[in-house]
Amino acid sequence: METLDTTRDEDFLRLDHQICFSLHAATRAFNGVYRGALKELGLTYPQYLVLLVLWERGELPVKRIGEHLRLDSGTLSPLLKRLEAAGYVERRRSAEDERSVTARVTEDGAALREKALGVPRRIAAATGMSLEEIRDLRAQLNRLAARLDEVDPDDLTVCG
Amino acid sequence: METLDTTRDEDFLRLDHQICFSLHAATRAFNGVYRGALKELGLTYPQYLVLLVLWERGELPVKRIGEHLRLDSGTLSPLLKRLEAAGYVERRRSAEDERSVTARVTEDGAALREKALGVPRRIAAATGMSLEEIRDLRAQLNRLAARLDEVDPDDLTVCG
DNA sequence: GGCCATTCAGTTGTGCACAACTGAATTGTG
DNA sequence: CACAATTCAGTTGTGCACAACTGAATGGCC
Repeated sequence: METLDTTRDEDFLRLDHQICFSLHAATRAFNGVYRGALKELGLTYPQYLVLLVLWERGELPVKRIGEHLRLDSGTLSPLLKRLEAAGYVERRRSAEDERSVTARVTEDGAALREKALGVPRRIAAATGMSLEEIRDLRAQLNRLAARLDEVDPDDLTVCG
Repeated sequence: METLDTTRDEDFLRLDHQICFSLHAATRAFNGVYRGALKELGLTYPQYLVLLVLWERGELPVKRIGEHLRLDSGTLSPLLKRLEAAGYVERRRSAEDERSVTARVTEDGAALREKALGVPRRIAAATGMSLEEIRDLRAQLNRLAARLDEVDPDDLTVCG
């Protein structure tokens, strides 16, 4: 039987054996589909994700948004600035903790939610998958991401 | 029963219902793990993918590399230049078709393959998945990406 | 042969991801 | 209280992804 231990290094190197590549390709394919669906809203896909969080949770510090989306301030700061420039988001320094900046949607941002309501259904339809299949795949991916996030970097170097 | 048709738009908008986000997060988690594993080789993950293709297929036009990796010249041209600057790849204009530029690994690039042999196994181990699970997930993702790549952009707009 | 559409690689501009860093605010500890 | 460590948003620099474009080479068609 073919197992992790009996498979040769050579076989592992084949492109079509790389799950990371399938993941990468599927993500980019999704990105393309979202690009089309979000075009009329004037949003990029990461901007849409940030709005999903703010629509769902209300006003949040940048830090919390980053925890929900697994993104840091280096990505979120300019992204939020662009959302602010577009008039969908307001930012202000927290009164309780002056280090913290919170973001919340403006009226325009809230109105955008109505226009976004139809997006996920069209995306889901585009996948050609049932809700159950989607849920299963999502659960698999979440488990995978959780495990990968826990990996000790030292386990990856040649010398161990 | 909950189906695509009976689920409300509101429910679709929940972040934790978005498969694209799980995909996005898993991809970025993978990227982080690869970053650690490829650090000692001085490669980024996309550069590693390009080398996988060249190791496996030999000399290829930019166009063909892009077909294997679903990338266009806008991404590949600068990436190949960096690989060339690092001494791992040579580029030259094709004699048969002067529009085409082919890339192939140098001796250093071929030598790098030996150092890369252990990478996929360590990555696979980091996923905590069996080869069978990996194969299944990969197949699911490939089907998903193929369907998404076929989507007609007009099916995604509000007016249909 | 002459002309036009197509096919290439490459460039430019925008945006995301992330490491490394800065500087201000806060917290913990003696 | 004082001061060191931590936490936070933001900046900078590098690299990838991709749309839109340029310009050269090619191929089809009359």
